[in-house]
Amino acid sequence: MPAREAAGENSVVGLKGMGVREFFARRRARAAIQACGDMDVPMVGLKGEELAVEFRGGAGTPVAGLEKRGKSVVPPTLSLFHLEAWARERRPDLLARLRAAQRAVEEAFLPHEEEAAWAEFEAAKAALERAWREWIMAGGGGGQDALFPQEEPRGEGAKGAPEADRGAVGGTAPGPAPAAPASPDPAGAVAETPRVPAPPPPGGEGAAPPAPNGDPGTEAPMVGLKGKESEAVRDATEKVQQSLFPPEPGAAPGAFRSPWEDWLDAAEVARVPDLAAWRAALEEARAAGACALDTETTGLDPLQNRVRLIQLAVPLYPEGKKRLVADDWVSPESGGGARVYVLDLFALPREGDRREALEAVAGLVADPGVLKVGHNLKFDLVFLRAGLGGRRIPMERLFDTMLASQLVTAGDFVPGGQWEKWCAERGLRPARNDRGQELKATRVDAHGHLVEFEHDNQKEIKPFYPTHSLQQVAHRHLEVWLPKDLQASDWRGELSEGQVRYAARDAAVLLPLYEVLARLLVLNRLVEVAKIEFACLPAVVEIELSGMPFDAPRARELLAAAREEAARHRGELEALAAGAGFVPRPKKGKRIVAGLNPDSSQDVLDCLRLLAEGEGLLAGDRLSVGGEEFDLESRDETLSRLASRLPEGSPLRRFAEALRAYRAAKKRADFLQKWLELLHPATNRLHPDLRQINPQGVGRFSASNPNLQQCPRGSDIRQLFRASEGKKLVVADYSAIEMRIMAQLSGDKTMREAFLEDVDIHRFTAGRMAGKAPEDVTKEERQAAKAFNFGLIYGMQGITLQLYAETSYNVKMTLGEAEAAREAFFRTYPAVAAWHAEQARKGRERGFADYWQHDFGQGFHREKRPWVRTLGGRLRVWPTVREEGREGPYLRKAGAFTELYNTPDQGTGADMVKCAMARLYRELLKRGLEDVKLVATVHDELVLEAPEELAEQVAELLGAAMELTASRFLPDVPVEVEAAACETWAEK
DNA sequence: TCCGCGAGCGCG
DNA sequence: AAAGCGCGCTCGCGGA
Repeated sequence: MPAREAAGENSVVGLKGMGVREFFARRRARAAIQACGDMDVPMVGLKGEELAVEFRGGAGTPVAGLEKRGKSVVPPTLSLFHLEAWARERRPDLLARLRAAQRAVEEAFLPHEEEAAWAEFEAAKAALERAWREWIMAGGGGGQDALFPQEEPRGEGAKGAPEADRGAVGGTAPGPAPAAPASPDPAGAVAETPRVPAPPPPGGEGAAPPAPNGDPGTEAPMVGLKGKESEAVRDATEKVQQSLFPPEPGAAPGAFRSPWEDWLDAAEVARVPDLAAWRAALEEARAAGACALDTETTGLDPLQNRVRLIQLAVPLYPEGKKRLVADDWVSPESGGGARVYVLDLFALPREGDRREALEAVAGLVADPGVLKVGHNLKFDLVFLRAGLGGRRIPMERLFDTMLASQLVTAGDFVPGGQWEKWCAERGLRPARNDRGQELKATRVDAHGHLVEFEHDNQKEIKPFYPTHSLQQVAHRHLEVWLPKDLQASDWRGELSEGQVRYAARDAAVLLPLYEVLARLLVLNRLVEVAKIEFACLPAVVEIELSGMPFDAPRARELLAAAREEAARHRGELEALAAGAGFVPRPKKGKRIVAGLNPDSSQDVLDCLRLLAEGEGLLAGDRLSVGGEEFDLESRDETLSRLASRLPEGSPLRRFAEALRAYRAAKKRADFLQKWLELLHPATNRLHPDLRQINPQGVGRFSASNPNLQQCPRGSDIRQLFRASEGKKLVVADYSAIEMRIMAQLSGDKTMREAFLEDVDIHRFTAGRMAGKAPEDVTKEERQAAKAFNFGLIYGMQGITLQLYAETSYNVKMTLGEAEAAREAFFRTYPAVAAWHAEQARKGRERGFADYWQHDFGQGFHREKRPWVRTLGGRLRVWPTVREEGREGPYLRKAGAFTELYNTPDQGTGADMVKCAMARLYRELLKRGLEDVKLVATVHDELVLEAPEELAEQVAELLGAAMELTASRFLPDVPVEVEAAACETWAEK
């Protein structure tokens, strides 16, 4: 029986005044918590100097591995060490199994994909834990031996609870042992055939609410201990601590210092004097099987700056081990370390040597026999490739700790509404900038270190996402602090000792980080998708380095025209406003301006109101035109509908139309201006930054500076992207890919057959819904169906559908018609409805699954979370929110339910494109097509630039790469790729 | 002057 | 019960 269902008040553990041993306290608490595999993971938090652990279930609840002490409970450790000690005499069989598994894991660890070894290790450990618990239950050893094996000093403090209390420990119900790496849906991994779980009948959705998570009466806020109770607990626990972890001599009391700081300080740093020594270092890395790479460059632009320093960290494993992180997964394994070779390219005597040194690095990067760990490897690889004259180089066995970190956080965030509380519980105080202003998304922890978040203020839920700079990731998992001031320092001139030290630390820290993140990938079943991400790095490097060809002179002409047009419409708007007697409201702290500013929504709304009033259309704070009501807002779709319902000469209509035209021209001008600003002086091309994984964890790329993914369609603007002299753009995209993916995800027979028969899916849908043959479908019906296809598969409702059909496809319908059409859609594709129901289940408590996290305080720990996966195995989880339901409070996912429908589909599309990019890169490399370059990726589209004479051949190659990749993800649905060789991007 | 917020809009 | 999703960029506005 889950402990939380037991009645009683909560048990609270406080370990106060741990000072320098704080992390040990956390570690012990975590070990105890993990021992309670049958409980819901309790909350552990740090409040100032106090460690507070709250267990749902109450003081009367027997909890394995916990001793009762007075009113509170002290968690003794149940570490692997203790388990092993216990098993030595009592269960040598299980111990042998564990040891064997451990060996297998250690040997298999470097090729990070060895999941099987991990599974066996977890299973062996679970078996041991189970046996231990049974033994405890049977009253074995009175509990004491199990907790403090012979090897440990058994001071008085370690004696633990009086005899009478020990029953609480022994009385634990065994419960199911913690399963071997439990994690969401193992079927999601690519290695296995993607399987969609059999969906429940559509009617099942929303039927019975999930069982409430525990008795609401037992819910208590996280508390630290105060007063007498805390004194008693502290004394007792101090003693336990002393006996288990005697203080190191010279440790400053009260000051916290992560053991990894010492580990980093102890890393050997070797300056590399010459090319021969560098080659020897690379050989050492090869022999180790894994290494970490980092570079410092003279600037941030690979096309204008150069690599200055290369740091190569080689692991020094402890005798007989293949790991640097200890079995508790937070502290360093004793006897382990790192050697960091620092090569200063500028110090090499000859220019030829620099080149040779880079070539040697390229050799390492190409070597599939050694794993290369880096943080944001894109940066280093772009410089490496540029440093080698832009030559395409093979890149194998990469492990990017930034991408790994982004993958394992998988869309997790803190909802804006819980932000302050969440921070307070963790002792995160607001940070201020140098002007004393409070920063919203940066906080300061107890040690004065900055914890940075990414805040998205555009979303309804105002999420705060974790960030993934090396500094943040190292702080999160190892609690080391890597100062940033040297990162931005000048790496061009004479280097200080501090700079070299800093550079070396950055590389060394990657080695333990890799181990922790690799395990997180394994536990969360993210290894396959991580392989996709790492494999597509070289293609990303290629895109950033190649850039898009851009016709700047023509762009300047268009910009002038767009500005002129915007000015014209602006004049018209100002005249209309003045004619209606519009006077702008004064803005605080701003100079008073006479006329209307069409960029100010305040001005625009005021003016709309005034004009409507003049025409007698104002009804309260809304507009009423021909019996139809409009919110007073100025979105384009509103203006469009408004204009279409007003008479030709109406000033309001003229204003709406002029505003729409002004905004369109302004937007074009903005794009053109931005692009011209960002045109690269060295290449005369546009080189956007690609972000491979975004905070929501869907998996699509995003681009910035500039974002060419939002380049306008259907105008002359795309024509500006014209292949350079003698070349062509080869453009290929997947057609209707999200519908095809939905057919695979849902397994809908009708939808699948439609694709098998290669019909026009929009026409087909329209025919099915109207009960007609596809050839009888009218143009309007097909247009409407197009709107349905893209909206309904993601959960769009009738009301939105009605609006969307009109504004996007110019199809007018009543709400009733829209709703009827929606129902007809799901009757046509019933499996899609069923799949929706299945996805929705995952947003409710009964559909939650284990999600593993890691930080220095708690080590590995898991929570039940709402989740979905793509067909590539990519995971997205959500935070939970407690919501009042009709039958009591229960947990559900934060944010919109429709995300559950969209993510597997959109994310699978991303998996496919990334795979195709990786595959294409290898193919181009293999064929030696050096003049063919990947230049853009836009969600379902890839763009290459190729010499004219090769264009047709390349189009075929590209199409094949994309199709082959897609068939791996969508075994049951055919995929169509349209590939063409064009002069400009506009021709597609 | 900087920061945060909100509206609005380009793409898939 | 209610519900398209995912991005980046620009501008105005108010507060410190």
